[in-house]
Amino acid sequence: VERPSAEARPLRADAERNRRALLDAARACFAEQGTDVSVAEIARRAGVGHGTVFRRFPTKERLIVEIVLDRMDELIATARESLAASPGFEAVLGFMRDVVGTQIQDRALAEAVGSSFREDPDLQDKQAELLGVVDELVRSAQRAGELRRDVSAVDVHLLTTAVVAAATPLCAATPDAWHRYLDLVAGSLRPGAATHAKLPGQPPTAEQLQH
Amino acid sequence: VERPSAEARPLRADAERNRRALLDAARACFAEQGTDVSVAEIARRAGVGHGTVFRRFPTKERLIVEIVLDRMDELIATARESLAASPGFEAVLGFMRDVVGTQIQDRALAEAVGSSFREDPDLQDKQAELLGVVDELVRSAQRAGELRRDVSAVDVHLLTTAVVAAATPLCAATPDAWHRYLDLVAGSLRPGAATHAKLPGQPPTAEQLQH
DNA sequence: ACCTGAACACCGTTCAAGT
DNA sequence: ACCTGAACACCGTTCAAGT
Repeated sequence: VERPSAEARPLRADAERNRRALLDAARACFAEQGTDVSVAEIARRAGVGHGTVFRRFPTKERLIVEIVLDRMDELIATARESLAASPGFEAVLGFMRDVVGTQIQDRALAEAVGSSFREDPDLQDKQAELLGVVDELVRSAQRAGELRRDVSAVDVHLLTTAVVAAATPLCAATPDAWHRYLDLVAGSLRPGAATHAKLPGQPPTAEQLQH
Repeated sequence: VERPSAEARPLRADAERNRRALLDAARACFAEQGTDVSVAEIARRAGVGHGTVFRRFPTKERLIVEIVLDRMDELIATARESLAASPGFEAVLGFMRDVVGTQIQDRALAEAVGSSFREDPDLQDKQAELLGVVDELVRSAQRAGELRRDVSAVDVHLLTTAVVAAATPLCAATPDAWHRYLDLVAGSLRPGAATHAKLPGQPPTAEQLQH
C-alpha cells in the first residue's frame, strides 16, 4: 500500500539544511515585516537562491502555513499543560493569555489566520485538534461552575482573536494594553454575566468555522 | 491667502464623471473581492483606461482611503442620529450594531482599518471626529448609569472592531452570528460587569490609537 | 485639461542548465 | 537529487503621445 505524501522519505542532508534555514529566515522576516516580505528577501536571508524556496514549498502561501502550523502545535502543547496544571476558569484564561501574547508579538500569524487561506486542509485539521483541547478546557471550567454554560470552545477561540484585534491598534503605543481587553472579554464568560443577557442562537460548532 | 489643496477648483465635467465612476467601481470591486483586486479591473469596470486611476488618485492606497472616509462619514452621521433619538446605553449599542453590520458586509473596510495605512493624516482626522461622537455616546450612557465608568470611547471603538474580528470567520456559514458576540462583548460594558473585575491600566486615549 | 496605453520596476512562479 | 538564476506573467505606477 502507498503512504500519503505527508510522510515521504527524508531529504538529502543539504536539502534538509536549506529547508530549516528557509523556515527560520521566513519566521524572522514575517515577524519583523509581516507576510508581505518578498520571497527573494527570505531566500537571501537564508543564503540560498530564490528558486530553492519553490523547490521545498510549492507556494509562498504554503510556506506561511507551515510556520503557522508550528505555532499552533506550541499552542496545543501549552493548552494541554495548563489543563493538567490548573483546570477550571484559570486554565481557560491562561490559554487566552497565551494565544493573545503570541499573536500580538508576531502579527503574521494573526494576519494569516484571518486571511484567505483558512480553507487549507492541514490548517483545518490542526485547528480541529486545537479546538478539541479548548473544548476540554471549557468543559472543565463549566464543571467547576466557573464558566457560563452557554458558550462553546469555538466561542472562546473567536473571542480570543477578538482580543487580539482590539489590542493590535494600541500595541505600538501601549504594548500591555491587551490585558485590559482580555479582562473585559473574559469577564463576559463568567457564569454571573449570563444573567445579564441570554445569547441569541446556538453556540457555533467547529464545522461552522471551516466554511 | 492660499487654500489648502483639499478644496481645489472643480474638475472638468468628464473628469468628474470618471472620478465618480472609478469610486463606484472601486467600492463594488473591494466589497466583492477585497482590496486585492487589480487597479486594471477597477478601471475596466469604470470604463476608463487604467492610467486614469492614477491621474485622479496618486496611489491605489489613496483610492481605498477615499472610500473608507466616505464610510466613516456615514457612521458619524448615524451615530449622531442615534445619540439624538435614544441616548444612553441603547445609543452605544446601536452604534456598535451599525459599525459591525457595515464591516461584516464589506470586509474591505475592516481590512483597511486594521492594515498598514492607519497613519494616513486624513484617516486620522476622520477617526478623531468619529471618536468625538462616540465619546458623547459614552458619556451620555454613563450619566444615565447604564455604562460602566471605567471605559472610554476608544475602548468602545476597539471592542467594536473586536466583535467584527470574532464574527468574520463565521459569517460565511452563519451571517447573523455577529449578534452573539456583540451581546457577549456589550454585556461586559454594563455597570454590573465592573464588579467582577477592575480593569488594569488607564482607559486609552485617541492619541495612543494614532501610533 | 484630460485620457490612454506602452513601458518600467517589482514580485511570485517556472524551468533549463548546471553540480 | 538538488541548486541556481534567467525568463515569464502579473501588478502598481509613470509618462510621452494623443484629444
